[in-house]
Amino acid sequence: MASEYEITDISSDSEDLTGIDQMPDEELLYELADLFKVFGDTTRIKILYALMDKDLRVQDIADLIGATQSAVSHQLRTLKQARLVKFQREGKNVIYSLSDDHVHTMLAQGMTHICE
Amino acid sequence: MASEYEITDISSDSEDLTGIDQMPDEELLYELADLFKVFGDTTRIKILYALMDKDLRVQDIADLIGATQSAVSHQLRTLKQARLVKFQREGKNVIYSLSDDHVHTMLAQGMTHICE
DNA sequence: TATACTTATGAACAGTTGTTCATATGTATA
DNA sequence: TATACATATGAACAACTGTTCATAAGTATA
Repeated sequence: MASEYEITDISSDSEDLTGIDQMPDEELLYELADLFKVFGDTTRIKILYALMDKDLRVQDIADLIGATQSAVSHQLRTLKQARLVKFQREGKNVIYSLSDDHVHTMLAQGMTHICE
Repeated sequence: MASEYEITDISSDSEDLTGIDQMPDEELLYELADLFKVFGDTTRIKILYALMDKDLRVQDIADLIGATQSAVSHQLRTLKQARLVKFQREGKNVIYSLSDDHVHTMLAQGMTHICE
């Protein structure tokens, strides 16, 4: 935590800026941004919220959130790739569900920030 | 939590889908998506990580993450609007810092998901 | 005030993203 | 096998996003 700032010598151009070793791998940061990107779309957020209540078929999700089957299917693909949802075939239907409790936690954390 | 799926009558098209009352306000979901969108860019993620270590001037951030002053300034604007960073003028410089511990928590949660 | 330094901003452009439409794939049943 | 139902996918298009470039705005000092 560094909430107050010291006047000292920050404007010196010979500042060493050694905080750089705190920075995670470039690769990891890309993955992190990509994960957040997945949460950064209303349709996908709605899908995740719908699945928090119960597992659902694709068409049911579409009906619930008011989107086309195609749009939902495309977005489920993205959510699958990010390992946020999993699925299971049941006859003609494909049932989607949340991957794990991480999704709940992420969404809750985001909500907290917004609502505080 | 609903990790197993019952065969019963999910395929019935008269399913009531009452889970809909679980869904937060449309408006709130937009805000949530917008928040995640802010985390969904590598440059902004790098800026946040840089600021986790210590408060920094704009140009220092730019040097640390290898971006232009302009790009950083533009992105800081976005971060400000999302209330993820705050700033303080010190003479010619503007010192940026993280708004609160929420940022740490969000990033940590994301990292956990990726690395698990 | 003139100059140098630091940050912010607008316009333009390229790259990305999400939706729609059409259609393919997969499954169950008559 | 033919039909109907459910889901997935590719192409095209519009909208959005992040960077760059040029420059404006703010501040300190000679």
